[in-house]
Parts: sequence; C-alpha cells; structure tokens
Amino acid sequence: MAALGFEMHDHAHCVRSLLKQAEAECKDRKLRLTPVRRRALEILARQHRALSAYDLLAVLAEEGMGHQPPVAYRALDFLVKAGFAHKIEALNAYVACTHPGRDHAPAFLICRSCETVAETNTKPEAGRLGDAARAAGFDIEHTVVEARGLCPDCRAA
Amino acid sequence: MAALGFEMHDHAHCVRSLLKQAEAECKDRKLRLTPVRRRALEILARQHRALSAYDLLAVLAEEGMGHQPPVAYRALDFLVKAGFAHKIEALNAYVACTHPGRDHAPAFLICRSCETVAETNTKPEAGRLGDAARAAGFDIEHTVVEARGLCPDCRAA
DNA sequence: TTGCTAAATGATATGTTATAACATATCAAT
DNA sequence: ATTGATATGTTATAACATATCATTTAGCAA
Repeated sequence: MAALGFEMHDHAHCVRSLLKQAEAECKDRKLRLTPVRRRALEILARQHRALSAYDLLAVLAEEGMGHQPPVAYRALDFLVKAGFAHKIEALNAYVACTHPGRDHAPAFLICRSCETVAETNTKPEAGRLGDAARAAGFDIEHTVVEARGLCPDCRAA
Repeated sequence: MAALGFEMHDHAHCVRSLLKQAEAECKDRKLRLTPVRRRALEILARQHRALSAYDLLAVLAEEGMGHQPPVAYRALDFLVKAGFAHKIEALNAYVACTHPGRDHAPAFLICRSCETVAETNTKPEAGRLGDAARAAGFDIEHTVVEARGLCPDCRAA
C-alpha cells in the first residue's frame, strides 16, 4: 500500500469519488451526511493538507454555514467517527481520509515544508509497538502514527 | 525492549536515577539544568503519567517557582529538546523520558483508564511506515507513535 | 575584578484549540 | 399531532501555547 498525496492525480475526480463513497456509506450505515457535514468533508478533501478546525470554520462561515466553533467541531467529530476524516495529532488539524472503506489503522507522512499529508496504513499488531504491547499485556484500541519530514518534491527543491 | 511503567518498581530510586542521568548528561553537553528545569523534570518523573503544562505549572507555582505559563513551557521545551521528556501529542501533555541516553524514537502505550504512560521504542526505518516512506521518497525526521488502550491492571479490573 | 555577552527568567498580553451548556429546529416513527 | 432522537444555533469559557520586552544571572575574557 503506497502513500497517497505526493503524486499528481486528477484531483477533482479524487474529491468526487471521496464524496460519493461517503454518501454511499452513510446510506448503508444510516448516518446522516447533512449539508454542513458534506461541505466540511468536501473542504477537507479539496486539499491533501490538514486544516485546523478554525480554518475549516472560516470557509464554512464564508458560505453562511455557521460561524461558531462548535459547528466545525461537530462536523469534524462526525467525520472522524464515521471514518471519513482523521485528526493529525501532531498538528491539531484534520484531513480527509484517502483510504475510504472499512476499518483501518492509518499512518501519516507529513511534509514540514509544503505541509502535504499523505495517508498510508499500519498493522498495529505487527512491529515493535505490537511486540511491546504483547509483552506488557497491553490491549491496543487505537494508534497514532505520524511521521514528519520532507516530501520528495521539497527535498528536490 | 520491554515497556516500562506498568510494573511495580522502586519508584524513588527510579526518580533519583533519572535525575542523576540528567545531571550527568547536562554536564557532558554543557546544558544548564537550572532549578526550575530540574524541579520540572522531578515533577514529571514522579509519576508514570503525562502532565499538561498547566498541571506542571500548578505544582511549580505551589513551590514558588513561577506562576505564568511561559515558565512551564520553557522548562518543558528545554527538557524535550534535551531528550529528558517527551510530548504525548494525543494528550497535549508531557512525560519524563524513561529511556535515557541519546537519540531514540520513542513510542508510547497509554492506558485510557488509569492514564499510565509506558515508553518503549521503535525503529522508524523498519515496518510499514518505513516502507511507505521509502516508496514515496519521503525523508522521515521525526515520528509520533502512540497507542491508546487498556493496561494489564485495568483489563483485570 | 570588571565589564561584556548570551542565556535564562519575570511579566504582560495575546493567540489558538476545544468544549460546556442550553435553546431551537428538524427528522422519523408512530 | 405527539413524541423521541438527532442536529444546529448561540453564548460563554476552558484548556493549551506563544510573542514580546524588560530584567537578571552565569560564564567568561580582558
């Protein structure tokens, strides 16, 4: 599974398909992709970068969809719980999920220069963390795996 | 390398040895372990839990070592840069490093019930994250690896 | 020992991220 | 139509973090 986000691609298509997937999944799971939530996802999806809740709020506000922090946080909360977005803990910011569908343990490559965020995934059970957890008798419920560094383009420049 | 923090141990000794190591290393590296910094490290080290900057500040303040946020943040900044403490991104909080010595890529097991934090370490180059980074041509400079879940004691209870 | 410099501290203010609390609106199933 | 559940609007505040500038202290060279 390669990382997404550092390569050129048909971005409009990428956004559309993300939205479509979300719609389909909401229908399936009887979740309500309301206008604010839909728009929030679209805003996140438009860029392979993390937006702070307040960045998102500013855009929503421009479009008359709510001016108060809870508007953004509720939408983000929904998207994250539904698996359509992830929080980047190291940035206190949020990205659209680019590996839609089923359960996954995401991991992120975050460029410190252009701030592009690429999502890939991990197997929490495997590797050193899994070993340590097993050795300690610790039951892992959720993992945060984030790498900061330089993406190929920024290294070149 | 096993995780530390979920087992009984001579904690007073654990703190003393941490402080000793920090002192020695500061001498070596010509860093200044000033009273506030030393006390901050001691406060963190006393518990295998993460403290917020404001938690730390409250304790420092009780002891007359400064009442304003920058006091805590400066001390934490020093300790983190020196490698004597780590920030837990998922908690916006800080723990004393229990794997003293230079350069390491720490990983944490965080109990959601008792909030104990155990430190272990990873090899960023290895595993799925390393694979994804290599595949993408991404140069990793720093990693955040944190697992939330239940520690053995809390599972038993 | 004095005076210089860099580092550390003190102090005020402000910026940023996140949630509590309560009122209102909308939906969806009787 | 009434009810119960979910979503939104709105105000206020909690929690986390940094900028800035004045002052003090430590380390060191003349």
